[in-house]
Amino acid sequence: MADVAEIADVSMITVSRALRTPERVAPETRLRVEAAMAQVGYVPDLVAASLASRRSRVVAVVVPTIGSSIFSDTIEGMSDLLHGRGYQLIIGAGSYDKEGSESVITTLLGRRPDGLILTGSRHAKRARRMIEDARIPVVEMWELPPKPIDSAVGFSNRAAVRAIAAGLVEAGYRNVAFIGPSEGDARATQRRQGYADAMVRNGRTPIFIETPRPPSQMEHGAAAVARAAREHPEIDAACFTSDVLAIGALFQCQRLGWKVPGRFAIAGFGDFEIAAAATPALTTVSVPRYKIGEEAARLILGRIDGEIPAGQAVDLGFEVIWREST
Amino acid sequence: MADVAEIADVSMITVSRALRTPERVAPETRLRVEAAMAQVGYVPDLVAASLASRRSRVVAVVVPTIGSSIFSDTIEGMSDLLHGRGYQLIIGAGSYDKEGSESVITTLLGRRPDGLILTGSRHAKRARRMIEDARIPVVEMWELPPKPIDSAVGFSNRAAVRAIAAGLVEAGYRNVAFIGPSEGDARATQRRQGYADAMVRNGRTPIFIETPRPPSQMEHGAAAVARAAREHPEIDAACFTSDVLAIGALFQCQRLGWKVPGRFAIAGFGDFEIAAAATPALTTVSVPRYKIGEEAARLILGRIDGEIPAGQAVDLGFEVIWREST
DNA sequence: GCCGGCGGGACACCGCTATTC
DNA sequence: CGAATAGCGGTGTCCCGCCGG
Repeated sequence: MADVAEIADVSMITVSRALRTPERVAPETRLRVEAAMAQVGYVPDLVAASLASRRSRVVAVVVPTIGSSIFSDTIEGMSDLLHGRGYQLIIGAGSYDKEGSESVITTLLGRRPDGLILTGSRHAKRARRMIEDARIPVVEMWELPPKPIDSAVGFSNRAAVRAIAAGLVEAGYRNVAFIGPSEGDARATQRRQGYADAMVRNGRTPIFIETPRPPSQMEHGAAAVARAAREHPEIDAACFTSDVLAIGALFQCQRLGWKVPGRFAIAGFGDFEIAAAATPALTTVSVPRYKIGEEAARLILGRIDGEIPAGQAVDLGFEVIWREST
Repeated sequence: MADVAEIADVSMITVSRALRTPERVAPETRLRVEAAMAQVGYVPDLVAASLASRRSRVVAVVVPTIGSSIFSDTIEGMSDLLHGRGYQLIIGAGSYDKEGSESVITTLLGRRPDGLILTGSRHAKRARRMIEDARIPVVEMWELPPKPIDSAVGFSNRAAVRAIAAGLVEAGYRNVAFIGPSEGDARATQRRQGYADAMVRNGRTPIFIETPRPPSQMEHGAAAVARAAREHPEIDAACFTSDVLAIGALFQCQRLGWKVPGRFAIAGFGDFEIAAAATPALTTVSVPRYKIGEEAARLILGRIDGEIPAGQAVDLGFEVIWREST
């Protein structure tokens, strides 16, 4: 920066301002500075800038896993919006169990992010204390927590599955099962409750078939159908916690020669690309994966800039999409 | 840190050492310091540490897109290894066209990463200059560039498709087409060349069916098959540049009532989860998505620590997996 | 009493920006 | 609009004091 200043024949402070508040520098001066920056190939040191200004222009996000497309879509939404506003993302992969595990949070907070986005609302006690001590805006996403730390964006996983399960009953299916993991993911648990709600309301007995803990794989879905065939031949429809499981189940039905629907109706969750593309196309719950990311980013920026008060909870809703598989 | 030092009755420098080089601090002192850190909930400021030490323990990575599972698997591989070694990842999403576009690189380098991982080897001229000026280790991945900037890890996209296309010819298919985007992705272009290689060697005329530019979607694959049915009814097999296209095509064949294989054999690329799960299971090229990330991380750390010399190029290879769809 | 090694301390400075003028 | 001063929160470097041999 000193080099740039000398070439442009101004002081370092002016170079700094040409970068951060260009409207406060005379146009002619600014041009000289910009030319000098281009000449020496100056790349401003954001680390030093962060330290001096106490603003890092970094947002930290914790997700259960980066690999699965659920969260990579959400991250893309955040990233698209954040980059446009000059922010960068640092990502921590918490395990599915102890959401936002402690060490992940510590390292993330060590980078002094201006805001923190968390998946879910079940945080370890010590983690929660560190988060509060950090005194930065927080957004919890993918659920609507009863008592949010700060802001939240998501939808009701429970209501979503309640709706699709109720729809299955109304459509005349007699024995509707629920297929998904029983632990390891708070949102999957909420979905299970939604299913139970619908069964109880209709005076049915819930039938649960468990799959291994997340991340769910197609073969888990296939295996679950195989088990259903042996142990619960009366089942004629099922709600899955994920399209991934549902698609695995669909292929398994093809292998068994089961008609979908007819012998076995399938309802997924997520509305991934494959749901619409499959034959038969998959009935599922469409959830705003990308939009959750965008909205989380919008919220966190608003909180950082003080334009949005704490305590906002945004319900982005869901939509049950009836297709051919039910 | 000053607080911690006072409580532990040592100087700040000792606190710093207890964190960074604990073996150089007397065990008893170290315990006092650690207790003090726990007591006040001290979270070290990595920004200040980076500035002072000129080591950020950050690795920057540029990928065409975060959303697609190709790269999110790779990122997961990098992330898993890097976090274990105390490094953090910052991700930039370059557009597919101008890989590693300039502004992305600038912001990333502004964070003063200790290393840089790039997808592909086609970089804009100005970007390349900035990368060289940064004087940090670089790893290019997902290809084996003829003239790498520093290190590289990947496999030959061209050889991979050459192999699967040749296999199709050997298997007796008379009119093997290539279906994929014609531009927008250097690796897709290399795959196209591999197909052309195989056709030329066998004295066949290449048949290309183009799909929209990446990221590829299932419906692009479905549309391509629909077009093939009209314009090239002689085609009895096709190589796709991606399993995503191939699966879309598979579903389209089911809709058309085409037997797969028989009327239309399908070969994908990537060996995604769905390839093995589909009915019929998909013949495809298995590529080490996760391992590329791991290896890129291993290389970059080795280069940072000076344990690995510049110029290493690691070929992770590929494997053609023959399943039921061909 | 001198030497080498180890634990711990002081000072300057990393590159940039808030503040005041 | 531009300049000077004073840090932001740590760590490299050099140094000292202490110990046993």
